Amino acid sequence: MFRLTHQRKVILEELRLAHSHATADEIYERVKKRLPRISLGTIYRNLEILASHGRIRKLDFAGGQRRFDINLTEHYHVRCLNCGKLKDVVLQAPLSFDGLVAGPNGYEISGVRLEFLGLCPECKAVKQKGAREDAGNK
Amino acid sequence: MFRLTHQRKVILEELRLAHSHATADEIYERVKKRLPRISLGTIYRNLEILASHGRIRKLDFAGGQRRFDINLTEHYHVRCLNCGKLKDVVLQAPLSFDGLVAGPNGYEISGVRLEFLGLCPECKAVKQKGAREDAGNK
DNA sequence: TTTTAAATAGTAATGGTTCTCATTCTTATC
DNA sequence: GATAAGAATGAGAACCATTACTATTTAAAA
Repeated sequence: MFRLTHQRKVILEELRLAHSHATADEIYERVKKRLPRISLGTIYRNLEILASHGRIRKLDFAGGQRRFDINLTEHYHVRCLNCGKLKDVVLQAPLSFDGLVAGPNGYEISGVRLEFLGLCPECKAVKQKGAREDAGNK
Repeated sequence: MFRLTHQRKVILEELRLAHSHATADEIYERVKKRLPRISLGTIYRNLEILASHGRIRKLDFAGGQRRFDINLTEHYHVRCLNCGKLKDVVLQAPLSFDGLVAGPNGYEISGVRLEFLGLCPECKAVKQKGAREDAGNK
């Protein structure tokens, strides 16, 4: 049976305090300040277990590090192509994929993984600045 | 400038011959039969370069290994949650995400990453068989 | 030809994640 | 309360996909 140990409580708290979407090692750094003897393995093990118990959401997405989310409500994310930052995204209309996948392949579809890609405001500003300087140096 | 070296040609050919969605090491095994002295680093480097030149598509998706696709037309994939196999998927209607993301976050959206999750026919069969046996043993 | 830039093979290094195992905590049972 | 059984922990090793490094080879440009 599942025990909500002290370590797990602290992990949940710190995941909440981190402005969401933390990686295992970010959580590790945070938790270590409160529980200096905790090990990285414990963080990984518990993030996994908490996810399998539906207490947190695993954002097992593309390239690089896995991230975790305490926000269990249905929502999607944008990933900055430049710095990799992940942010929640608000959709104008709810998405539905029901009946979208054609039948013949015989798969039983049970979900989708969707994330948006783009440039965050900060990286956009830096890139535009860079472009202007390039133009000036010609 | 970009050179279509012999190694690169063979990599492209083998990626085409592999029933699509091959991983770097699958390509490596295939190419090695024709070019025994090729190194895995060359495979990785060239898959990356070929992708950046738009000759192939990088499927930089969740958990596990990166995959590559010679099919450059817009299409999506289903991943089997059990065995991890990746298959092309045919949609009943084209997808459009234009204007779907609400403005205020200031991101400049340039794309989406989407994959479907489910059980492939084979794994579905095995699971159902397993379930029947479980029931029988009770 | 000579020069210069790219690409390659081979191998070491990285880094996120998982595994192992001895030890410590909890909870259930006597 | 003592004890037994199961979970969870900490520490570190192991794993493995991917990258980085470097001496050498290859091909294009001058």
